[in-house]
Amino acid sequence: MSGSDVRATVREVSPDKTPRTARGRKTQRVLLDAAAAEFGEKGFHDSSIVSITLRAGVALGSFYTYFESKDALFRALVRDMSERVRDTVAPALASAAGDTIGREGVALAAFLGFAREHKEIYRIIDEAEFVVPDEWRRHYERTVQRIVDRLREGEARGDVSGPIDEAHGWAIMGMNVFLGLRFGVHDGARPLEEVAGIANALLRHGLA
Amino acid sequence: MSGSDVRATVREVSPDKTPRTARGRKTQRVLLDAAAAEFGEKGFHDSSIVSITLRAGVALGSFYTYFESKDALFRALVRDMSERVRDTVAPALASAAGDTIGREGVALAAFLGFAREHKEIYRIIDEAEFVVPDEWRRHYERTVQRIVDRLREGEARGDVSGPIDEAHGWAIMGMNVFLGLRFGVHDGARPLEEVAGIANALLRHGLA
DNA sequence: CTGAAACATGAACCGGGTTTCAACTTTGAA
DNA sequence: TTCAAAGTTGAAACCCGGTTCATGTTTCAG
Repeated sequence: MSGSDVRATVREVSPDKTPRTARGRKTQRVLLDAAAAEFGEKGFHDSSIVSITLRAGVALGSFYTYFESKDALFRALVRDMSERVRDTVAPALASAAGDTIGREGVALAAFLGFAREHKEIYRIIDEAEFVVPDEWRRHYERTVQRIVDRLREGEARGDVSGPIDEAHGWAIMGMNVFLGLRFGVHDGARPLEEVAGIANALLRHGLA
Repeated sequence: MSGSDVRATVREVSPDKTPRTARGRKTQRVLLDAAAAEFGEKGFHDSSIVSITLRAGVALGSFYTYFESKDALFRALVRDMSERVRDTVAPALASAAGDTIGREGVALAAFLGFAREHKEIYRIIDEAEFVVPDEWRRHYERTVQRIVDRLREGEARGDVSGPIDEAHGWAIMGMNVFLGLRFGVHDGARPLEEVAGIANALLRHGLA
């Protein structure tokens, strides 16, 4: 992170795969995009490096210039996707008015839209549970943390009746994830505002 | 289902793998149990027929006397697990007092306990999303249906404020699934009643 | 312009796993 | 008791895909 000293030291241990040329960066990018498409379509197991390099229009051997292994590639992809989800929800949330719970509905709507538009990304993150569990956990723990932070903020503001627990975060995230799967990925037709509205009403008043 | 005529007809098309002897039924059972353990430990991809037959103490070739393929075995297993979950929650629900929402909390508690006790089963169903999607879907659609039915019953009784939508079912199931993953499978220490209580309060009154 | 480092290539290595098969043993109905 | 069907066996056919490597090409700093 700081200087060339560190990088050099690391390189001695195991050769760094970071591209050093414009050409290299381009090839790596092409491979990542091809991989996203391949994994999204076929899943981890049925995807192959051969097929990915074919899609990318790159020689098989070149893959190993930029990635340690198939697993390492998948890990990099999950990280990338996780950031993309976050970067889609965050701006929607930033420009949203309303109270804490209403804003949570905005976040859900943004997520549902994202799921509908990027079904492949959704699938990649799910499969990470088995392929790269630590990366999967990292993704969901951060998501939960963000939800809990927002709710606690609302609690301080008097919007939300506390005390807010970690379990609230997991419950709400689980809700969102399964709604995204059902009405974002599988269904694709039902108005997302409708779904988000139902979930938000549940979150606000409960069912009693 | 009715007679030997039908079975014979089917057999002509593709040989039936159903055991016809006591010995055969026993061998198939042993294979299924070994498979459950293996898939639970290693996941679908890292599990192998060789290893499963080794665990079962059965020759490799015998596997194909009872199962079409590795996929077919996994499918049979998912079906089995799905039924086990249902058969754990149902009796708890049957003997529970309280209003509709309170009973939903009982169902969640039962499910959390099940998840904590059978981590391997939990994993098998999750991975089915990618290995045997239709079986996975069947499992979750039935689970949602049961939730929705219960809520609609409560609605008719005046326990629950309607109208109840399919989305409610998916939201609640998502909640339950992720709470099971976090506090059943991953955590293992936190009192499950506490978690179920938090979720149930959320379900009853919301967060406003 | 030059040469060392970065990059590209794809055949071949390699281990692994699923599935088949022909020979053999056990079962159970007649 | 008998024998056809059911079940058992494990070696080997078969296939596949991740990874390596020696060789050739391109880049870019000096």
